[in-house]
Amino acid sequence: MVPRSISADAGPCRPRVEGEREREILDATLEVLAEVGYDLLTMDAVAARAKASKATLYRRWRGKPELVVAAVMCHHAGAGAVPDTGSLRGDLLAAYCGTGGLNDPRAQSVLSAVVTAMGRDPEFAEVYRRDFIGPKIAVSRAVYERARERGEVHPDTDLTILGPALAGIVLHRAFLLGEPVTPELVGRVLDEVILPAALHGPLRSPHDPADA
Amino acid sequence: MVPRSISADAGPCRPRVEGEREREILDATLEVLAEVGYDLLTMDAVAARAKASKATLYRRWRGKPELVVAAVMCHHAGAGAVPDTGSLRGDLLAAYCGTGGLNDPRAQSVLSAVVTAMGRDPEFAEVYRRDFIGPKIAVSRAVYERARERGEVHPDTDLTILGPALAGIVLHRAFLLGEPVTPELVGRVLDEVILPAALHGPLRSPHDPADA
Amino acid sequence: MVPRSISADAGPCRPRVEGEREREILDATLEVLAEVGYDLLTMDAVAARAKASKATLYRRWRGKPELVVAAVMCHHAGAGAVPDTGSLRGDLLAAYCGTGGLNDPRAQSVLSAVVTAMGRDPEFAEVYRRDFIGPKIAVSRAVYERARERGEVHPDTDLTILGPALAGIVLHRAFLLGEPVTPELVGRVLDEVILPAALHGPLRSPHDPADA
Amino acid sequence: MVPRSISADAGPCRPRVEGEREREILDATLEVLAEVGYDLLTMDAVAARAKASKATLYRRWRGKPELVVAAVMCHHAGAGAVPDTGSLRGDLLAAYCGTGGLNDPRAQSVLSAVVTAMGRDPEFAEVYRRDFIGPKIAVSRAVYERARERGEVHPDTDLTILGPALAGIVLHRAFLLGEPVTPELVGRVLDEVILPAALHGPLRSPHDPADA
DNA sequence: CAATAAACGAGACGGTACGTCGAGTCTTCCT
DNA sequence: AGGAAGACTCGACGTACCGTCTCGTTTATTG
Repeated sequence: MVPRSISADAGPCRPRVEGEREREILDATLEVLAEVGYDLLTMDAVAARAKASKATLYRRWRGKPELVVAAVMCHHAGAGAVPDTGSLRGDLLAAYCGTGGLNDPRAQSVLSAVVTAMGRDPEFAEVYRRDFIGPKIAVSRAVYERARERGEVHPDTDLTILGPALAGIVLHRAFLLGEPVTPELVGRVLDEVILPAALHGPLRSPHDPADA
Repeated sequence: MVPRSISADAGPCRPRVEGEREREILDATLEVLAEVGYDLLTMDAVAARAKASKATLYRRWRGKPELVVAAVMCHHAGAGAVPDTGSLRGDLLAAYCGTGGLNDPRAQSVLSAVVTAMGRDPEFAEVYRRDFIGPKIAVSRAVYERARERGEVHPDTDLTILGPALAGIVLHRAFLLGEPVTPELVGRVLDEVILPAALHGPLRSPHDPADA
Repeated sequence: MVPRSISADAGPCRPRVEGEREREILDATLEVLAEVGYDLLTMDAVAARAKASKATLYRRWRGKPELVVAAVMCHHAGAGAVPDTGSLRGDLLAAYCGTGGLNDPRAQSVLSAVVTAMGRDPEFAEVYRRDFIGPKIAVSRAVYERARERGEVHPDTDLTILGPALAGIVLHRAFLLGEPVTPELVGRVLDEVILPAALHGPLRSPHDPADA
Repeated sequence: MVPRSISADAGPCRPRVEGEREREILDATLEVLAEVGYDLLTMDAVAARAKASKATLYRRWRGKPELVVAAVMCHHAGAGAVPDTGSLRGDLLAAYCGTGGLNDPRAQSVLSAVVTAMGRDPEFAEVYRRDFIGPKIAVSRAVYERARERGEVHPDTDLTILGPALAGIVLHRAFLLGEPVTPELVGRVLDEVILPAALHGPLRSPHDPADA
């Protein structure tokens, strides 16, 4: 008898497909996360949902924050494609309102998890910044660089500052001001802040004491 | 005449000055918060530090997030003064790097508390937005309005968008990118994003379907 | 001197008849006791029922056990009348099945209170034995003495042993064996144990150095 | 190779021997009980003493009374041996003054626990009567039956009444009258009450309409 | 192809914080 | 002046969750 695998028998036992099982657990994590939110998510609940044992969870992940973030990162994997709509405005709108955008109802839970976990565990923070935020930043950077080549971004603009600005403004409005993230909102932020700043470039001699 | 005991010493037992005890508890909360951070702060520890009973804590606050945020709000009360340094750049730098700024080591803990609690409890979120964020926004708004009168902000600029932008960018860098909030960083954000956007105003006909 | 007293005006406010208020509180105690039992009786509940403050309760009684027992003793006051039905059997039946008998539904709660309190507080135990059990024993003793004069009790019988025996047997059946205390049961105990022992007297000098 | 366990090391961690750990907890319970008494015994103290968590205690027992009584029952298990000294007097003396007798200093605490718990929880009362009191009664019954065969107990005697009588009398003296349970006292109760009643049998047809 | 070692599901466990509740003390307010 | 009202400290309660552990089974690897 086949131990199991693809075949749709849904057999009672199917251990060790190495990455397959892991994916199932992460999916279960996302389900629970979506249902009750980060704070009320328990390892027991995830274990039960995934028909896994808690030992298995702790064997693979350090704890709840790591599990949750791994689930989210897994879910957002492949979201790193650069849109390229032909304009900076279109690219950024696409990047912030597409799949895995901030209007996902789970995003609130997930960002809470991330902020909390990062504050608690610097090592985790480093990993998360490297593996999740880093790629996002890189995508954003590529979009801006491309726009600069088209002349939409001023040559003097410091992209290490402007690049993450849109994310910061939008996340702030979403989480602290409580506004839903709609394409309209993102568009207004682009028109009012990001695009003017990109187009006109920084103020002359910024933060430099020696200027005229 | 003193209503209580002998000497007016405010001795070992001083119940019910109504707001006095509450302030002591909130101070104790801040002490514990500063020592161990939000996640490791326990209600028992606060009660012990304040020489209060847990019942008293729960009589006044709904739980740990509310207590912590109340403590922080109490501590930051009166931070609503408008700086007025004569320029928008100076005002904003003063507002974001002065007392209660983001470089406070407790800020990370507190923001975790706030984001978590807001995600969990919409009622709390509303109260927090009204009583804590609202005044901050108002102060910021006043600074921008004043700058607009001086000609530093374009007449067409939508301050509901630009106003909270600086906070968003800075908080994002602090909490997600892990950068310390220094006056230099705030200055660069001002020069690269906020001030250019304010000076030049929004792109023509933003978010308006009817344009050329 | 009494500040006031007797007059039956039942005026709106009549504090301090000294023993009057106390009686009201004890009545309230009995009401609560009957409703929820000893363990679930709280001082707050008694205070609320009696429209008294907890401070008043603690001013007069040491704590919950004392209050409850005082209430019971107050309620049973005057139950010390000797029945005198003409026979030992009738006297004892009357004594154990009359008012304040063991078939009172509150008796279980009260005895729990008493046993618990006596085990915890030797001082209370002494007071209770002196003021409540003592009189009961005295009444019982009088009944047996009277019966001895009628020839129903053997001259050699030690009433310090036989006197409390009936109470012990009946209470044991009620509380540990869980049987209801009916006149039939008491009658059977009398016929099977108490009366034969009383009639025939003790075994001849067992292990007793001095015997006839 | 053995993964662990079996080897007689009795190592630091030995969960799940099913009844072994339970016994340890019950022993710890008895220790605490003996030290501070029933009322001052706390679940936390037992947990600490047994190096168990409170959750474990509550997983196995419903609450404090059940735990305490289980501990006592466990401790007295096997005390059901019938003495057989050759005489009813000797048997009963042995039964009431031997191991687990009433002169155990813990007995007071334990009986308080039992009476309280029985009054509070009828289900517990039933279990306790069945599993603890029942066997005691059975032993007592056997002693009396054996004595009846030797002619020490009158054929008409109702052992359902006489059987539990000694326990009732002795417990009453111990708990309500506050006397220590000494062999002398038990002997006097036997000579004054139990043995005469057993020897002479019940009064002829008491309160029974149909008799000669 | 059996034997072995690893990984698994299940879930009990020790530990800790939670939020509630009652006891007993205290002060203030009211009459 | 003295009692009602009720807030307060203290501490036990019973629950929930975390992260670790052991148990017995199942799976993949090896001799």
